[in-house]
Amino acid sequence: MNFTTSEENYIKSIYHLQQETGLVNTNSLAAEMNTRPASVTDMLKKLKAKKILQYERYKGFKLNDAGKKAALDVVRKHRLWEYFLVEKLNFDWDKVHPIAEELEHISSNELIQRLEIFLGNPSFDPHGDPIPDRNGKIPVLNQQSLSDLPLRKTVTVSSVSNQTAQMLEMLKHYKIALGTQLMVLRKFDFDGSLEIKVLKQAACIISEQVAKNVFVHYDQ
Amino acid sequence: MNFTTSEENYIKSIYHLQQETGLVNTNSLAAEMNTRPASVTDMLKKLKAKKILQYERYKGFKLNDAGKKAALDVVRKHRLWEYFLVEKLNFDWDKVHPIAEELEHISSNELIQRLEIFLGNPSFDPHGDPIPDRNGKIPVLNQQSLSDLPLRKTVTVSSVSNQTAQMLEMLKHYKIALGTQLMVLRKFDFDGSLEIKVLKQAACIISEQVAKNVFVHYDQ
DNA sequence: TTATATTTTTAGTTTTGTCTAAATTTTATT
DNA sequence: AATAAAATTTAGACAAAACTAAAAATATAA
Repeated sequence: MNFTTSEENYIKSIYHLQQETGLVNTNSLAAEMNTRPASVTDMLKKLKAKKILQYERYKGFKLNDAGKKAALDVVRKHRLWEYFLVEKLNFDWDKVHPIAEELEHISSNELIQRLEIFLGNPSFDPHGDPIPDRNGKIPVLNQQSLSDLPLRKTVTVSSVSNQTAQMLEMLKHYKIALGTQLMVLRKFDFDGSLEIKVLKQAACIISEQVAKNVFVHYDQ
Repeated sequence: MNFTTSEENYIKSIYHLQQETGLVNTNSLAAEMNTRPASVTDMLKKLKAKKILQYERYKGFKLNDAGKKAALDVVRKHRLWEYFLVEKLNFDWDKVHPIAEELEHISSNELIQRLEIFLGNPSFDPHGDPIPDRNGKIPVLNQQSLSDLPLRKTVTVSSVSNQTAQMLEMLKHYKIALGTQLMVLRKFDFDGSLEIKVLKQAACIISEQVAKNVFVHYDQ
C-alpha cells in the first residue's frame, strides 16, 4: 500500500510508542509528534480506513500487522539513510536525524535495495539501532546497559539510547564509540558512577546517567 | 528563500522553457507539467508574490535572477543525485530520472555539499548535462550534434539529448556511451544516415534521428 | 474592423492536513 | 454516586495545491 509522508510519520511514531506501552493514546501521540490531539484523531480515522490500525474511539489504538510492516519499512529506510550519511558522507551522527527524516519518504523500493547493497548490508545504524531487513525482520543483539553490568567483563559498545549532541560530545571526550571495547572496574554506590577501562586508554569515571544510555554486548 | 516541492517543480519547468523561448506562456507550462492552465495561473501569483518572477497577467512571464538561481539549485541537486544513482548505485541512466525528481527536493544544503564532494565534484551528469556549481555557474563544453560534424575528426560523446529507454537501448546496441570516442566516415544524402567508426569497433551506420540526439566535443 | 478563435484568468470546489473551540466520553475524586 | 478533571472527538475553519466551468482579454482572420 502507498502512504503519504504525513501518514508515514504518524505510522512511525505510533510504532515507536506502542513498542513502549502496547496501546497508544491520542495525547501522547500528539505530544510525540508536536501536533494537536484533534489532528491525531483526524489521522487515526484515515489509518483505520486504510486497515492498518486497531482503533475504537475513546479507547486507544495500535498498529496491526500490516501497520507494523509499514512502520518497519520507514524505519528501515531511515536507518539505511543514516548509515549512508555517516559512513559515506562523513556527517557526525548527531546531525543526520533531520535529513534522514526527509530521505525516509523517498518512495522507490529499488533505490533502497540498491542503497543497502552499496552500503554492504549493514545490520545496525550509526546509533547502534538495528536495521530491519526488507521483510521487516529486525536483527537482535543481546545487549544490556553499561549501568547493570558485572565487573571485569570485556564488552563492546553496541548502541546509545540518548542521541543528543550533548551525549555525543561526552562520548567523544571519553573516546567511546560504537564498537569500542571496555570493561567496568568498579561501581561507586554513592552516586552510581562507574570506573571503566576503555581498551588502550587510562581508566576513567563516567556518571550513572551516561552509563544508563550506553548499551553493550559481550564479546564471544 | 524556501520553496515548497510544488513551487520548485514549477520553477524548474519555467527555467527549462525560458531557456528555449525567452518568455514563457501559461499553456505551454501547463502542457510541460501535465497540469491545467488555471493551476499554472494560481502558482504564478505565488511565485510573483515571492518576487522571483516577472509576470503581468495575460502577457507571459519569466524568472528573474533570484528565480534563475532557485532553478539552478534544483537542477544542481537533480543532476548530482542522478550521478549518485548511476555511478554509485549502478542504476541504468534511463531509470534514474523519476527518483532524482524526488531526491532533488530534499532541503539540506550541507547534504548536497557533502554529496558533491563524495562524488568527486562531477561537472556533468550521466546524460552529459552540466551540473551547476553552488553559485549557479554552469560548466560549458563546446559540443555539437553528431549530425553536423565534418568527416574523419575524432570526437568524444559528451551528451545525449533524447533520454528515453528506447534511445538507451539503441546506444547500448551500438556500444556508444558518454566518453566513447568515434569519428564520422561518411554521410548518406539519401536519408541523412551516417557511417561511423567507434574506437575499437567495426564501422556501422546510424540513422539521422539518432545522430541528431548525440552530442560530441573535439578531443584536444 | 468586426467576428471568431485562442489564451488566460477568475470564481467556485475538492482534497489533504492542519488548527481552535466546543462538546462528549471516560477516569478520578470526594 | 455525583461531580470534577482529563482525555478524546466533533464541528467548523483555513491554507496549499489541484480541478472544472465560465468569463475576460488578446490575437487572428475574414
